[in-house]
Order: sequence, then C-alpha cells, then structure tokens
Amino acid sequence: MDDARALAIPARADHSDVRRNNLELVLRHLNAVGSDSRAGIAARGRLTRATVSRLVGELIELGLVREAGRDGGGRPGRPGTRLELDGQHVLAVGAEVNVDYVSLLAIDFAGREVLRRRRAFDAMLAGPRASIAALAELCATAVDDLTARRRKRATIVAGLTVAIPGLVDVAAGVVANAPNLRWRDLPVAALVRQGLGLNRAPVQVGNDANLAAIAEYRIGVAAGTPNLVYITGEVGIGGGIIVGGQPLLGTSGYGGEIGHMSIDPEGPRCACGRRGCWEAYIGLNALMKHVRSNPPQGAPPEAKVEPVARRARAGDRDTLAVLEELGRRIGIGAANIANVVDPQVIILGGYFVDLAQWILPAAKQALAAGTIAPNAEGPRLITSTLGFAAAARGGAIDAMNAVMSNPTMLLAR
Amino acid sequence: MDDARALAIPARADHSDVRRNNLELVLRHLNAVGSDSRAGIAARGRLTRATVSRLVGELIELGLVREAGRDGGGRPGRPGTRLELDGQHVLAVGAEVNVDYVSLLAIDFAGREVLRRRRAFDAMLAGPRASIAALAELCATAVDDLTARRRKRATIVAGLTVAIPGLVDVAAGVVANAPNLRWRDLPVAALVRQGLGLNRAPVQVGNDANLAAIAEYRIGVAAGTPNLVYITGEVGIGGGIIVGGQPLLGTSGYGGEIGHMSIDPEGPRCACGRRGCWEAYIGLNALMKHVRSNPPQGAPPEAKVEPVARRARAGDRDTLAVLEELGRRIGIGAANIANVVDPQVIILGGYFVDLAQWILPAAKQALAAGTIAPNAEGPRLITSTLGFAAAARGGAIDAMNAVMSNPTMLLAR
DNA sequence: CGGATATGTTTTGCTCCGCACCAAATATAC
DNA sequence: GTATATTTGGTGCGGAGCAAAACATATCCG
Repeated sequence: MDDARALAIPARADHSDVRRNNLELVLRHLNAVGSDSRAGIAARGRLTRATVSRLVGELIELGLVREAGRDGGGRPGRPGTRLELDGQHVLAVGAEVNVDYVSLLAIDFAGREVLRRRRAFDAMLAGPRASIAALAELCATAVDDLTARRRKRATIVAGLTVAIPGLVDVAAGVVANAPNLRWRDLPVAALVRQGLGLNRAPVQVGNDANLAAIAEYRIGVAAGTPNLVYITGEVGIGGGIIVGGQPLLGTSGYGGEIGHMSIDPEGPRCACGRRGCWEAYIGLNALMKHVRSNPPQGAPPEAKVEPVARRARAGDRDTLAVLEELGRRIGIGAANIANVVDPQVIILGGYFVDLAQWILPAAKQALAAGTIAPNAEGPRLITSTLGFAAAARGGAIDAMNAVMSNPTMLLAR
Repeated sequence: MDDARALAIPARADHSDVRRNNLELVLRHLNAVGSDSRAGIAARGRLTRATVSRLVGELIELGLVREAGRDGGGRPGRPGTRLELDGQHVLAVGAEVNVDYVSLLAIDFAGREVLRRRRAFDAMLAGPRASIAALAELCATAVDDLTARRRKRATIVAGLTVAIPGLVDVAAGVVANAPNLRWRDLPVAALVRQGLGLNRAPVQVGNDANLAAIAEYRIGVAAGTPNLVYITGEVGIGGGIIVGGQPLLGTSGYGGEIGHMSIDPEGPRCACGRRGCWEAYIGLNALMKHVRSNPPQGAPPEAKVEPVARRARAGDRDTLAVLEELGRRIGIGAANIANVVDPQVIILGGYFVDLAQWILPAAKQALAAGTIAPNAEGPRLITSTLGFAAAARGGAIDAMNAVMSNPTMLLAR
C-alpha cells in the first residue's frame, strides 16, 4: 500500500500474465468439473487444443495435474485422456485459534481433507505468547507429519493461513484486536513463521468469518454464488462478505464487522460498551440469558446450545418464543446487510445451525420484510453445512487459491 | 449472466489482452498525472520506452492522446515530448432524471465538462412515456450540438449513461422500481436508444447514488480512495459504494440501498410502510417535518433547505437541536455501513452539504462511537463538492471509463 | 566544439497463442 | 474384416507484442 490515494492504474502486462491466466483457467476448470480431457477444456475455455496441450504439459510437470485413464468410449473418435487435479504433491494448511481451542485442517490440491486436528486450549488464560507457541507447535508437527507421510516425491506445503476471531490487518499479518482472545497488535504471521523454523511456506492471517465465507464460496452449499454473506454465531457475531467472488476486506481488512451494527440505539447494553448492538440480541450469551441457561464457562458452543435445542424439541413455549424472537432479530440485521450488499444468499454458521429449525421461519420473514430489493424473495437465508471447521478450511482454501492463481510460484519453492 | 452459480473461472487471455491492458495503463497514467513524456510513462509504468512509443502511437492514431510541446529543459539530455489526453474527438454524456428535473452533462476525453443542461420537468406528473421522450430529446439535441460544434474531425459520443433515483438492473438496462418517479420495470436503456435514432452510442442506465460515487472516486475531493461510500441526501436516501475501486452493484445492481436500513424497529413510520428506516430519520421530508417547515411541493431541495440554514445561522436553538439530532442519526447509520464495508471515507451529498456545518460535528461523533475498527479515527466523514450534478457527471465518467479500459472499441465505431 | 545525458526509434530475440496439418485411436458402415 | 468417419492429442509455422540492445536525436555543460 504505497499510496492509498492513487487512482487504480493497472499493472503492466506481458506474456507471462497471459500464461498465468490460462494456467489458472485450466486449474479452475478442473476444480469446478472434477475431470475433463484436453479437448474438453479447450472447448469450454475457448482455447485451442494445442494451447491446452501445452498448458497441461506444464501443469503435469509442476505436479498439479495428472492423467487419470481413458475416456469411456460410446461415440466415434479417439477417446480422450481424462485429467484431474493431482493431490499428491501440494498441500495447504488452515488453522484456527478460538476461545477454547486451537484447530488445524489440511487439504490437498484437489481440495480433499487430509488432516484435521483439534486441541482444547484456553487462549485467554494462556496469554498471547503461549497461545502462539501452541499454535506454532501444532502447525509444525502437522507440517512434519504431512511431508513425512508421502515420500514418493517432494510434498510441498504451499501455505498456511491462521483464522482469528477479531480484527485482522491481512496485509500486515497482524491481529489488531481480538477481544475474545485479549490479543492486541499481535504480529501473528511473523511469530508463527518463526515458530515453523526454516520452512518458507507463506504464512497469512485472516479474520475467521471472512475465511469461513471463502470456504462457503468454494465448497459450501452455495458454492459459486458470487455475492454472499456468512454470519458466525458464537459469543461474538462476525461477518464475512464475498462480493463479485472476492472477499470484501475493506480498507484495513476490517470489513464485515457486523456484530456491532446498531439495531436499536436504546437497546440492551453490549459487551463493547455501546447499546443495541446486533450481537447483544443474537450473540450466544444473549441467548443464554434469555433462556435462563447457565452453562459452564469452558463448554464448547455445541454443548451450551444442546439443552436449548432439547427444550425446543420438547415444545417448551418460553423457549420457542425466545427462539422466534431471536430469529426475528437475525432477520432484521440480515436485511440491513442485504440492503447494503445485495447478496444472493446469507449463510448462518456457528450455533445458529443447531437451532435453525426454530429460528429460520421468523428470520426469513423479517428478512423478506426488511429487504428493499424487488427480487421475488430477496436473498435466501440458509445454514452452513461446513460445521465448526469452516474457518480453518477457509484458511486452507485461501492458501491454496494463491497456488491456483499463480501455479508457477511453486518453482520459487 | 449465464449461470450465477459457476465458480469464477477466468476468461481466456491472449496477446490482445496484454495490449488492451497496456493501452489502458498509458491512458490512466496520463489521466492521473495530466501529462508526461513517453520516457516518463515507461519509467512509471514499468514498460520499456520502445513499448510505450508503440502504444502512444496507436493512441494518437485513435485520437485519444496528443503531443503537447516539448519538455522545458533545465537538465542535460534530449527533452521529452509532453503527451496529454486529447479531448477533441471523443465525448461522453451523463444524464439524470429526478423528481423535478432532467439534466445532462457531457465531458471530453480529458474529463473536462463541455456541456451542461438542465430542464425543469415533473416526471411524476408527466408519466414514464413522456419523461423518457423528454429525456431522449434532451440527449438527442445535445448529441447533435456536440457533434456539430467541432467539425475538425469526426467527434464520437462514446456512450451515454442515465442516472435514475431507484433500483436499476444495470445489466439489463431496466429500471426495476423508482418510487419517486413512479416507474416500474421500465426498459429505459432501450427506450432512450430508440429515441436517439441511428446513433449507435451505447446507452446504459445506473443508480444515481452509484454513479455519484463513481464521480467521487474519479474526481471528487477523495478521488482515488479505493473504498468509499457516497450518501445521497434528498427526499430519499441512497447509497453508492466503491470497494477496491469498483462499484458494489450486488447481485442485481441493487447494492447500496441503505435508505431503508432499520435504525430502530419501533421508530417512526417510513413512506415504504416499514418502521424506523434510516430515511425516516434523515430524509429531507423528515427534516422538513421536524423544523416545521412547509415548502412548496415543486421546489428544488436547495430552496427547501435554505430557510433552515438561515434559521441555523441566526442561532435558533430549536433548529440547531434538530440539526444536531439529525447529525447523530446520520452518524449512527454511517457507522453501521462503515462496520460492513470499512471505507476510508464516507461522503455526504445532496441537501446535507448545505447544512454540513451544523450536522457534521454530531455525525462525526456518533460515527466514531459506533465504528468498531480501531483506526485512530475510523472513516472520515466529509461532504461532496460536486453539487447536484454529481450523478450525471458520474454517468459521463462511467461511459468514458469503458473507452479508457478498452480504447480499441472505438474502431468498431 | 566535444562529451555527457536523456529521449525516442529501430532492430533483434523471445514467449506464447492460434491455425493448419498429422498421427493415433476408436466407432460405424459395408 | 476392411475402409471410412470422427475425435483426440501433438507438432510446425506464423503473428502479436514485449524486452533488451543498439542507434539516432536533442539538449546541457565544460
């Protein structure tokens, strides 16, 4: 960021950009359709077969694509050779630090999960230094295991992205403020990079909701929807926004901080000191208060929510009323966001998923009522299917995206 | 929009894309710095002098760039030839239809205003058909005048963009719903294109706030700020959002419809039927009600606001209190938007400009209090300097942008 | 006036795409 | 079973367009 006030002047382009773009085209196409022949890629990508042949040759050389048998016949002509993404050589890792756990998820180049670990850990209690150490150790052993397990050929960890519930300056790799972890101005990327030792894999840091939104965009139920909003449901409420297929990071990476949107200036007091924040209505603590539940401090969100779901299943009228009101508040806030970014879908994650059946009707109604767009229904409101690993998976996907967008970066190790 | 659910696969690239990109690079650079030599462009754009020479040659051929004398000496070496954008041959037109006027503004390729017209017109009274006819006629005579005035060489009108206060499906060129004009599902682009006759200039339609935001991004006081929000202040409140230098249009072009954001579910009733919309607090009609002013129906916003400003200047305590409360409500809503998109600046337009000195202090305070981002100050809140022609100018700029981005499109006439 | 320096043009080489052609592999018609 | 049609994948050639280097041009300075 040399000058924030420079009109967008495109960067110089030359042959290598054409090549990079077309390599990406082949990879994204294979990622989208699973497998295809050279001729098929050429037809769908508006390239000539000759060019695709050359591109595929380079990608095979790089270990990113492999041949996978012949096309079954059935029609005249020489059968094609099926090509698919090669998961053997390049991996990416996503990690997540949250209030009571550190977790990690690795995927191969084809997007398949190859490793998942989770370790209970009280980040607040341990303090930033010990937390980072624990995180770095978890990552380091995982990277060792991953590279040891598959010796056939050099296995490269292409990148590591750490998801944090808080405000992150993505470009700098610094966590500016994560209240739930009590972290402030912590250079997480640099610290983890140190902890990993010599390994030169690029380490990045991201906001958990933004990364979960990336995961939803790439592999969730609404995958491919270019405009979507993901809403985390934990103690804090975070938002991740995809606009035109790109995450909306904002000026300093603080985009989508929707938890402290004001719903009502005279509303209840929020932990942040203000009044009427959305989070004060729909955060997990607000729900716990309204249903008069008092779960143990350290319990994971699933455990805190389960008793409420049980009461709702049993038909307890007070609980159902609380959940309906919760849904209504969700819908009101979702409508505000929808009026700003006009997404196709809004995805509820976190604890909302387990209570969806009692929340969604009222939420959908309030959303439709509050949306100005004359689309028959306005944005669809759905629940995430990615579970609590969404953010870590999004981190891994994000790291892998860098390779997909510029495959020859692997040549620089 | 073939398939809204296709993962973003880049389009094929070839040499022509390299060329297009680098032609754009030269034009944007000249637009940003005013004038420069070939060598200067090469140095700043990371191209070789040879390449810049060829690019400039083609742009001169196209009539988009011209030589403008020698560099003044002062240092050793051959002085360069200064190059600048050539405004003689290519023009673009922006028009605006609003409640009580139709206006038009034309710029040349260098961005200079060459024509401005405004005609009082009651669009609601006249109905859609007559309004479009009036608009088309205004545009047609303006285009005739523009092309007649400069006979030296063929003068091309590169495009025409019409700004509408309402929901616009940009891709389709259709106004979906403009309540203040009582337009619904009106194919404005097609109708204006017909009204223009043979002229093949591309006609587009856009939302007035989005286009004003484009104008702010390109030539306003915050020009070049890649993340900004523009807020119109009229009877209706609209929003235009620029994210990463691109307008946020949303799924169907309905992005930034912030006027009906809910500030308070129990708030005053809004014209849209809901309660507590932002517009119901900060729209022009709400202000008129609170200051107990009853201006004539047809008066332009400036005239409606002037008595209020007069009273404020005179120190009337009731008026000042109303304006302070107005500022506070502006700040609350602006903070909500800021938490979603994290812009560098939020720009107030329309009637807010004339009342800025009494509104801004409270608005800034409420904005800072409601913003979660730990930037020392959060987004800057400023007023527009573009006046009531902002939307039309944004339309013209938008049309010209298409040429800047792909100059050889002119060869297809 | 001659060197130093900077600009702009010309020449050469390289990359990478499209086009045309060819070999390979299979289905189908006879 | 053989010939033909059809489709895939690869190779050679030409063209577009950028980089690098050499060259011509214009000015300043000693």
